[in-house]
Amino acid sequence: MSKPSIPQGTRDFSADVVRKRNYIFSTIKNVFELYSFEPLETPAFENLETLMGKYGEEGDKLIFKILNNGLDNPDKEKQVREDFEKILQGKNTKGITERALKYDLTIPFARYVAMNHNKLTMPFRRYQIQPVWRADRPQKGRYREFTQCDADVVGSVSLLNEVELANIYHEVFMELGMKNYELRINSRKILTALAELCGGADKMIDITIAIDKLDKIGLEKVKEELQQRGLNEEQVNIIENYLNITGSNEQKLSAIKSLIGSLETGRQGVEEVEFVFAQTKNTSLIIDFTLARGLNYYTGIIFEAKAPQEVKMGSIGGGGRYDDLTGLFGVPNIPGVGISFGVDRIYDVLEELNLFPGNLQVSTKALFFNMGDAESRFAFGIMQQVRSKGIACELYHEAAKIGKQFTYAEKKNIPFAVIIGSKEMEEKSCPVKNLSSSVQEMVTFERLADYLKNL
RNA sequence: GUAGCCAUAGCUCAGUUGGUUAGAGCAUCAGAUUGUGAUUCUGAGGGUCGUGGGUUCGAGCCCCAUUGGUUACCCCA
Repeated sequence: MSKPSIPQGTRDFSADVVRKRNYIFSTIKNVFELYSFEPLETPAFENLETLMGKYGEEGDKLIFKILNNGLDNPDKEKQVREDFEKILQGKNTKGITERALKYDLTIPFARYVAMNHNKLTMPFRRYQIQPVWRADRPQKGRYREFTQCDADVVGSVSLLNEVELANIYHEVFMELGMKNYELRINSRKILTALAELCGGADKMIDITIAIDKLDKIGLEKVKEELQQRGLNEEQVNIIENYLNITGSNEQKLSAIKSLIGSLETGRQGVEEVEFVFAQTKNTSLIIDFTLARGLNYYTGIIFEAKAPQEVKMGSIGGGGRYDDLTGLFGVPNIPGVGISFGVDRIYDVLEELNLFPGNLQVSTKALFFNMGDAESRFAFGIMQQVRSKGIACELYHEAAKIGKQFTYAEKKNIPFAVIIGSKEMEEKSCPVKNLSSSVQEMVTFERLADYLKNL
């Protein structure tokens, strides 16, 4: 038997990590609830066809597929072999795999809305906090199992939704103490207009993939990549002008108007960005026309939340508007907009910047020392009374040396020791010792619960 | 999918041009101290050097393969 292990890109979370993660979850959840979103949970796995083709070509490759059961059934051998041939040719077939782990929360949500749209009160605002899986090669800030926190509004075209979502980002990151986070915003329509301006609407994806890398590889390399992707010199020049738009948000807006304002799509896109920007002066929104985002279902405003620059984590959240996501599931004309928080990356950032509050690790308030058989039986009774008042405590499991019990309490971060031996049983009071200050006080059994509660 | 780096005690790591019985710190356990810990002192346990093969009189060290981890590319939270 080899050493036990867990699959690459997955993690066990020990108590202190779980507590820190829960702190992030509850911060996000509280803000979602405050903005009147309702919870939803969907299955860990979906029918493969629900997910395939929704995330672009690369995305499809990263979907974790689940092997069908019963493939070893001798009666089906011929069919299974034929189906496997299709797999070898890069095709999917229900004969081998028909279910897959979910890749994000947006598409399962769209599927849910498509199935239930006539029961839902529109606009429908839902939030969802669940793990997702990607068959990606793990590296810094990238896991194969990670948790997303999504909030989406469907059934409304109002840009007020975008404004609210931007505020949610701001509120969450402020509460987490991540003051220097960045929220970047753009509109897919502006990118579409740029492609039109270049005379190749079909080149939209090539253009966006290339310009999205601007801050990473620089202007020259972007131009090279554009040429490799088949754009001619004139087209590259147009894009260069576009990428050279810099300055304050206001300056960028006026520059983009003169460049693509003549096109209808461009004008719409600029208006959207301008509206959201005007309504979110309280947040630190950055207009960034190079922001593209990979998921190809976005049609309007797109968001990307980035970690403070000093941590080199990149994207810690993203989202945007999609006009017709449920159309993929046969229910057209339900527009929506949503955002996502990447908890695992946020965790890494908070850890690196030392932003977790210090009081997350205290759960058990007192350790009752075990001073012998009869003594511990008695102490157990006292402890139960204390517990019934809602105070978490623990009785040491055996009559060990007192020093050992102190060490145990210290390691488990238990702040107080309660010592009940034969003397205390007679006197009906016991010492309560503060382990960090070494200060100790005699407290009657009657007052014990209240005393601990007020510490 | 492509490429680089790494793998020695529970953890972090030393380990010389290939040379006898592979070390340290921390952690653990026991004792000094049987009702008051964190400092100190003493002692103990703990290793198939990731795995398999090869070169050599001799391999933790060199070579090949393999597995796992990690970082980067692609893509993404």
